[in-house]
Amino acid sequence: MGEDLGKVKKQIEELRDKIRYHNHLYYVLDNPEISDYKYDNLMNQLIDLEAKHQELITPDSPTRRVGAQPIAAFGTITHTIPMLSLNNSYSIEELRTFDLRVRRSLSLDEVQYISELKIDGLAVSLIYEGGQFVRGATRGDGFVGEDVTHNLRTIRSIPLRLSGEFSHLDLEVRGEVYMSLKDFQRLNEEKVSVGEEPFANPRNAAAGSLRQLDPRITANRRLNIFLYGIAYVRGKEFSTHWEELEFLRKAGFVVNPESKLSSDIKDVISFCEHWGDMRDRLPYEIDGIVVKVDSLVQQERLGFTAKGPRWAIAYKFPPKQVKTRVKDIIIQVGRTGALTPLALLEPVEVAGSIVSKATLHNEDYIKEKNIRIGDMVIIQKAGDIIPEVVKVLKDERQGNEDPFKMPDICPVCGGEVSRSDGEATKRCLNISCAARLKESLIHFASRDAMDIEGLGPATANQLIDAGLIHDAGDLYHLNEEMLLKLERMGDKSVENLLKAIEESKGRDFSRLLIGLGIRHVGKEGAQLLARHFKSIETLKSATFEELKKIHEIGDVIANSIVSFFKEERNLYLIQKLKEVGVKMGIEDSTELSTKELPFEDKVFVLTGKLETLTRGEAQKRIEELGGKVSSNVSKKTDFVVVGEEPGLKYDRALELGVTILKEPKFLELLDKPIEKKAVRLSFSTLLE
DNA sequence: GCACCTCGAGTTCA
DNA sequence: CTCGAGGTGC
Repeated sequence: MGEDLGKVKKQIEELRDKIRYHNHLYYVLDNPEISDYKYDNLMNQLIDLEAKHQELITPDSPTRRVGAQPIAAFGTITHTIPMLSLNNSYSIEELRTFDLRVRRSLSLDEVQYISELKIDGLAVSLIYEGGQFVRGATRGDGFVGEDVTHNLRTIRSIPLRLSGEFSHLDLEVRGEVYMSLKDFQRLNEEKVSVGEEPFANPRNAAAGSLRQLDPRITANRRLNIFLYGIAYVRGKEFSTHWEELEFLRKAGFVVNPESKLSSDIKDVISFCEHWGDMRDRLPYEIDGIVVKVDSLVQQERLGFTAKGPRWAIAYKFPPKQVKTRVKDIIIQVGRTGALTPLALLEPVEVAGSIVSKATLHNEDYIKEKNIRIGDMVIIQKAGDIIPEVVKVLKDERQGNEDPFKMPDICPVCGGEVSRSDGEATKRCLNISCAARLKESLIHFASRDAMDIEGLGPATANQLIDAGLIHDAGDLYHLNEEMLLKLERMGDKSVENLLKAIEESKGRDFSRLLIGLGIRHVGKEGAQLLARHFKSIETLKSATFEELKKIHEIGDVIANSIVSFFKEERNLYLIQKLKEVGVKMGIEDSTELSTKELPFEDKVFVLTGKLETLTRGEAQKRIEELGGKVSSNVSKKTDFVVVGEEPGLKYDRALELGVTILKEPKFLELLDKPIEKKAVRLSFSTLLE
């Protein structure tokens, strides 16, 4: 009996190896001779055997790719190293500027670049522990993504287990999940044949497939992946990006074969131009070229900005352009009173979606492009998302097109409109303008502000039109009876909305500040103010001079804050909010969200005298940012901050190889929110 | 006074 | 995502 089992085990192992080899040929070597039929055949044999001998099923068996049950919802995964996005460039000229900046910063005449095709899919991160694929996540906002492990397992080009010398490794790699044009067409034909809406483009199809709760659906969608980067490989060091790509290939991942190493920007540019012409011949869609500095040492020296690495840039191909007609131009009034002209267009399809509107920004923009109502225009999607009018086809004018004139009064309230010096926008000055109130309310409830779920533009409109509320303060006096009268408001939505409103009372102080809508005070500014003033009372009584003392706050912002608190209407609103129990200050130290805690769980030791801060202040700042200060250097210490005349702790830090921060660098980390993300990055790398 | 970098505000569609 | 404007540092 035992012998039989051994035999079956061997048989199963053989089948698994054959299937893996098949996958390798199909995906890695892209061999067209490989048939799906043979794959299915092998898989079926394996499934049968495993069904009979369930004790022999291992987590890396190819059958496990499809075995998972549907899940109820996606979990989230915090990336150990953030998945930052890249700066974009839309012209060859910008590539040259990029090159100049890189070489100037490095003080080098020559820099090696790697150019890679930019696959139009969605970025994911794959985590392996002990050579096993254990978790995978989408990019999300770069810091926290969705756990899509169950769906990634169905992608046959993702090895469930690394083989040979890699079989024990812990690593995290980054790649782009995409759907080939062939599979995209096949999928859409299928969808249409069963009466469903087809996907607009392969990227949407890939994204939609990866976000399926049921992995069996994903498995049928034939997703694919190219790996292009390494977050870390425990115990391994690389010196160039090219080496990283080589490693990925050897470890069994699929790396795009078209990457190219160049020793000057001219070569990079011709690579971009070449693929700009040839992109249609590829079996998958690309939307540009990613250019990276090859040397990792140089990458580190260049560092990051808030937007992304300074050592890489994405060259985007010119977007698809489409012709349509401007049916009309209307005016929208924003919460700050800004009058924004909006072109209503004859609906057309552009890059996978139907476009019927495009912003015209302001009157100068219209004048400069000479846009008239009735004109035929060329439109495109900037960054593949936001429609914009590129130019007017003047040759096609019939003579009956109307020039557009910005109104001299507010189209909503009829109030006075003005355009102050140097400003591009005209604004309605009436602080009680219905449009402004409405927009302010929407802003108050929005995600970055008080985050009241269920209170979007539509509901806000209903509430105001029904006369139920006049400002944000009234929200907190709504009750069931009032809401049930509204259209499309059932028991459930009323209950949810009231609950959401109630919950918003306890939102962080900074969110309230965003919600109030003080001009020039957004997310960052509000957090800055909340940290400095701690309560609405202290902020209200702050003088222009006090405000200006704060780093990042200049004349304009200080002025705007002071005048906000002089306005009767605003004081009244604050009063009302306070009365109903909305939180008006920082009450405890938990207010800083994880995003602002770049020093979380990091242990600092201070030694020597600092020039700009006292010990106490430095300690306070570190703790505010989530770090701990300890008095002795040990293996657990992450950073030693060194001032003038450092003591023995400095020697001990050198001994233990703890990272040493001199004062200027330390201050930079404390002060510059931008650098914080980069700090997180180096933390994680240091942990390895 | 200029160059550079951030942030705020407005925006579209599925 | 982009534009414009604010703030800072050279």
